[in-house]
Amino acid sequence: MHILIVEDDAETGQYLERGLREAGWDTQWHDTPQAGILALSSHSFDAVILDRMLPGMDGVDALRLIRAANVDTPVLMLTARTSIDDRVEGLEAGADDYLIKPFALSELIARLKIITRRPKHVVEETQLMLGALTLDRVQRTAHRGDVALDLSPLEFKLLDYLMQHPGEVVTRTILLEKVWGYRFDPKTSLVQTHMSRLRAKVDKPFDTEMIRTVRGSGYVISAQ
Amino acid sequence: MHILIVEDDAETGQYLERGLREAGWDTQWHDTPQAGILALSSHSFDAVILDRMLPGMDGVDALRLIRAANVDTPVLMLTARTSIDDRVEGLEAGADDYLIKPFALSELIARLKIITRRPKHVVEETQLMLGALTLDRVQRTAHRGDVALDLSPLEFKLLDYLMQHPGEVVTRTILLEKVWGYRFDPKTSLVQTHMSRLRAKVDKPFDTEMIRTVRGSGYVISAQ
DNA sequence: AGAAAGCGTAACAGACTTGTAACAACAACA
DNA sequence: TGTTGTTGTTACAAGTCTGTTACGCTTTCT
Repeated sequence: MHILIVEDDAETGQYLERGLREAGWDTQWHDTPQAGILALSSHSFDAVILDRMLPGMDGVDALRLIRAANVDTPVLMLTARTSIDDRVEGLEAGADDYLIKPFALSELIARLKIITRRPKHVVEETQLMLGALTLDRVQRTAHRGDVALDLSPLEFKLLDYLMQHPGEVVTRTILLEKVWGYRFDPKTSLVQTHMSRLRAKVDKPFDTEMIRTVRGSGYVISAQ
Repeated sequence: MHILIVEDDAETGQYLERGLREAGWDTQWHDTPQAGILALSSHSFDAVILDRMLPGMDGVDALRLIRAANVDTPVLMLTARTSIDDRVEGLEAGADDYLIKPFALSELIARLKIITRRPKHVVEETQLMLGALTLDRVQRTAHRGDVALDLSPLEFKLLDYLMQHPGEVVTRTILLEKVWGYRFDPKTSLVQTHMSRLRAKVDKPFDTEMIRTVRGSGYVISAQ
């Protein structure tokens, strides 16, 4: 899950980044609405945290711009104001929720979880299984049989995405979009490199390979 | 499936080419409407991705030209504009769908699948079977009995096309058009060569031949 | 029978793909 | 502050794919 933070106050921005990262989200923080909108056009986000008061442009105007561009990423507004008029203005401009400063991080996380909940109410599995391979999203651990796999955060996300699509070709471009949040070709062997590292832990120490390369496309994970 | 991309921005064009190729489509990218229209007359496409803003000619005008020439290939428009007027103009000129930039590749692929779906409620099979021969389009694997066939991407496409037309003579010209996207005679033994390679994997290791040559026409695949 | 056309396949070369090691930048942490 | 782990980039080797050419076999036709 990728969260875009648009907040001009450095202290709040860093606090949000750290808090959300620890909760397992990826964040990108920008301190101007212009930079935020630019980020939205080149990366894929699951939600936006938008400050109401921003330098140069009101947060509500920024939101209107975003919605006018047909971007329907959920937006949570942060506001210091309390009047009903202000809330209404934000919600009418297309915000999904708002939070009044100062706020508790736990409440922010709870509200983020609500607005990022997929409309198709896909039940978020906490544990994925594929043959002898298991992945626990709560504990952030992965096992193959009894062996614990010591994965880096990125490797974990990569394996997580693959395991959500067992027996299906997952292309490199889709991985870039879903795992890295990229909407461009990095023109490097980024995916290959990390797939190589993941395989070194998931496949190499065992006799059967679960990750197969599909030349010209990407990779498939499957049992057996 | 062959997709024509008409997009003047090189980065977007290459990104589209890569993403669609990995997803199993063949692409041809042109950066001017003139080149795109020319390509339409010499090659066979299942869909066109057309940028709204093109050098020298508006994408909508290019689309009108295409439709005026009685080409009814599905067209998906890419537009940076958002007003309802622009959408209506594109759709009225004959676009089948539109997508507002910036877009996620996964959404583009989903929309392409919709507009290329054949009008006659033909359900896209994910698995083809013919006697002991099976072909899985999702996993991109082919088997004859229990034996996995290790096919190159081109061989896979060739077998896929043959298996869509069991017991039917498939001519070389049709293969050139459907598998290679050619509308001209390469004057080489291109088809023969690849058919030979395919047979070496599909027929040679087994006692019965499934691919038969029809002299003067092409090939037939059938059980027994 | 002989000629011509159709076909199969081996060999080749060039282009492209892929996996991996090595390195640099950076953040986390004690 | 140094250490450790993570991540992205570069470089390179190995392997794969694909179109062309060449050549021999088979079929067809006169």
